[in-house]
Amino acid sequence: MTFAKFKKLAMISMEDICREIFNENPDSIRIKKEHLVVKNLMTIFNATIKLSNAKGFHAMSLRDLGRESGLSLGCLYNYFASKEELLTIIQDQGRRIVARLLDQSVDSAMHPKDKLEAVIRTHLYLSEVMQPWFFFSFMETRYFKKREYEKSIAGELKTEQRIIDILEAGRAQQVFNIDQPMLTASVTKAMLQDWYLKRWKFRRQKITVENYADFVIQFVDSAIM
Amino acid sequence: MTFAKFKKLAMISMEDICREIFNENPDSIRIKKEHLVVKNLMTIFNATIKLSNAKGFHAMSLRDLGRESGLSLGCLYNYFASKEELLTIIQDQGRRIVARLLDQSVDSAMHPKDKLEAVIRTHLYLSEVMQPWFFFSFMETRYFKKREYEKSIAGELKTEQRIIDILEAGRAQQVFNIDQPMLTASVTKAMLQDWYLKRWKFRRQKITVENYADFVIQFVDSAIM
DNA sequence: GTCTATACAACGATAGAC
DNA sequence: GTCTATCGTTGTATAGAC
Repeated sequence: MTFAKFKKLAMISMEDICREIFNENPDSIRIKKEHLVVKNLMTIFNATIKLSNAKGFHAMSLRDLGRESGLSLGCLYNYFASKEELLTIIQDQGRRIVARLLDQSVDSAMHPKDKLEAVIRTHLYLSEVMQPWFFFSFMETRYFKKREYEKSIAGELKTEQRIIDILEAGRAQQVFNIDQPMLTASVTKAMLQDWYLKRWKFRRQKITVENYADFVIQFVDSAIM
Repeated sequence: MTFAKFKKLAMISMEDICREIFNENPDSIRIKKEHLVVKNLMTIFNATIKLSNAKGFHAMSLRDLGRESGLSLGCLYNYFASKEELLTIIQDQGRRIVARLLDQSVDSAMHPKDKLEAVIRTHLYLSEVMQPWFFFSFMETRYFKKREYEKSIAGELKTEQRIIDILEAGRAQQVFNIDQPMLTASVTKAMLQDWYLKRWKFRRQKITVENYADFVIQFVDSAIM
């Protein structure tokens, strides 16, 4: 799939999931009109991630958030019960869309080499479309309270396990030549992470997400074939 | 070099650099007895990094730091002029020791393949000995004010340039087969970073720093030879 | 050198007017 | 539904006792 096509798919998923959140949290969200909630929630999420990525979630005050989102401090509290909970729903939304799109992509390929390419390419495209969320998630996870922390780590390990499974299947079919599938998956994931962690570097060097995807796929292939 | 031997070397450098900091900052450090300053500075640095890595530098209050280091809030201000400055001297100390030990190691190898192995192994050993500092530096850099931010980025690019130079020299001597030295260096660095960013994962899998170094060296070699 | 006490600003959260 | 006003708490930093 090209990146352009992927982008449209992801955007639709985001609004959908915002609507799901509204329906699942009738206790915290005190506003009743759906169109208003979806619109303001999207604004609040984007503003939160923007400010958090600039100064950190903890350092972002709700007064800052009010200014950035155009809502008053008091009004914000109609959309979430506490600053802590705001974080939880942002994390839930992001994890849900990542899992959904990654599953779709990997399942559509059959052979290990294609599956490996699919997981690498899709993860990179995902982290390009949702770079602010990926960055936010990576940087803030360590501050999460136990429950939220564990969900975040579990999501990460699940992604890694997906790669391990593909590598082991490929080894069993004698497509890949690998001694240590876990470490191989680990360094592959490190390369994927670098795309959203060091975006300034790749921008500066004018590397597109498609360039980078091609390179990583070729690099991993030459190491394990 | 084995990790055990490397560790001793690094420890000596740390105290040395603490002494250098004392001599270079007579304005901020109001205490005059060297042995006291070196002792308390080391305590303050370690406590700062420990607390910051747990809750973030910004969220760490100086009351917390006083409790952790065993000094009163007022007393801390005899060792640095502001919280901001505390961060600066910690960064300076870390960067200095990294640059010193990395230079030593890379310069002692002659052939590109040995140099590549040296930079990978030394960086991993360094980030094992100084894991808290590396983690701190990676996580906090984005909050630094302009001057400090630029120094941090420059240090990072310098490390990456070291790898690029080795790869290009190896390509010129037809030892390595590489299309894109910059991207190759970039993903190599991503693998090095993962060692100090995801330590919990490697601990859980009982991977030692020597295991990981051997693996990364072999993985990169198979991709570029 | 190290302590306690305190000044002043900014935080998350809530109540009640509009 | 959104606003302003305000509560109690906690932050950095300093002054002056010991």
